[in-house]
Amino acid sequence: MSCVTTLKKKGMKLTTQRRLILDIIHDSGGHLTAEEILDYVQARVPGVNKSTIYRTLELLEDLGCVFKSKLGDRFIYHHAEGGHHHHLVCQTCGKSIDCDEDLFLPAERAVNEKYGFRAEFKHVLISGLCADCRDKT
Amino acid sequence: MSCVTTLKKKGMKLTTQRRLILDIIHDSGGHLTAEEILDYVQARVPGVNKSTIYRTLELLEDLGCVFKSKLGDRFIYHHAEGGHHHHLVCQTCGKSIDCDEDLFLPAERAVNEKYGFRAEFKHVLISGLCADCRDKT
DNA sequence: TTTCATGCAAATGATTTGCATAGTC
DNA sequence: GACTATGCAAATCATTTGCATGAAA
Repeated sequence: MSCVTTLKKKGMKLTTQRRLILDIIHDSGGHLTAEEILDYVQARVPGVNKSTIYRTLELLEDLGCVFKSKLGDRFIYHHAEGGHHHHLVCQTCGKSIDCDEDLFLPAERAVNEKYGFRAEFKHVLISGLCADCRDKT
Repeated sequence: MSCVTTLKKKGMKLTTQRRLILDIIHDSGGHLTAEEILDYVQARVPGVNKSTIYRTLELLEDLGCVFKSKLGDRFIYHHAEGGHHHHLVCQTCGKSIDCDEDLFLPAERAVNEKYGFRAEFKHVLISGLCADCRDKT
């Protein structure tokens, strides 16, 4: 079910701003900060306010349309299509590579067996060096 | 080499505040936020200022005496003795369990082979449910 | 026209910084 | 006594909130 449909089902309104934000998050394959989203939105519709961005992102997260994770000291957002996965984020060039959700299965099993700890690995951002930047050093 | 020795070697001064902060981080096996450290310090020496806590923590991090990681939307600190390891942090009770640094070896190998990505897993905080809290549900 | 969403401006809360004073070496 | 560290108060900076106005259904 599309985000738009979900919105309407809940009696929420499909405004220009919301449509824009949805578009931008879908179009950018990667992940964006709230401020980057604000910039993109304002490039198309000047006058849109920060609060709207934050409120809309929170809304979309609640609806399950968008995922929010932490990168450094701020939050980043990306669309929720294609199920769960993780991100490899290059420290040098900032590029982001998607990788599949099974990545942490061994780690999950290990902590469950050793400590009975039920770890949650959802949309983890993994910091490091991508192949290109690694070779350039 | 102890943190105190390192401090002195660099011509830095060993003040009451710095000694206190070091003690507290060493004594608490787990991890503390800057504010928690502030509370502990003020319990013993009233009048110590936030800025001092933050400045000292930054200093200790630079010296390699203390590690800083992110938990939720704030930073947490813990001592750097005993080498690298990760933390299992319970979402419910807040308890923290140390686990060894090899935990992510399979994940590291996987992303290296698939994408040539050199992942850095250092002092990762893993969120989830500890055995006690899991059973209480 | 009813209700929800937006813009604005001000609040928040963790962390940082400038500067005069106090403490360590 | 020289030089560093501290306390204080004010500044940052991302994010949040209250409220009157504007837009969608």
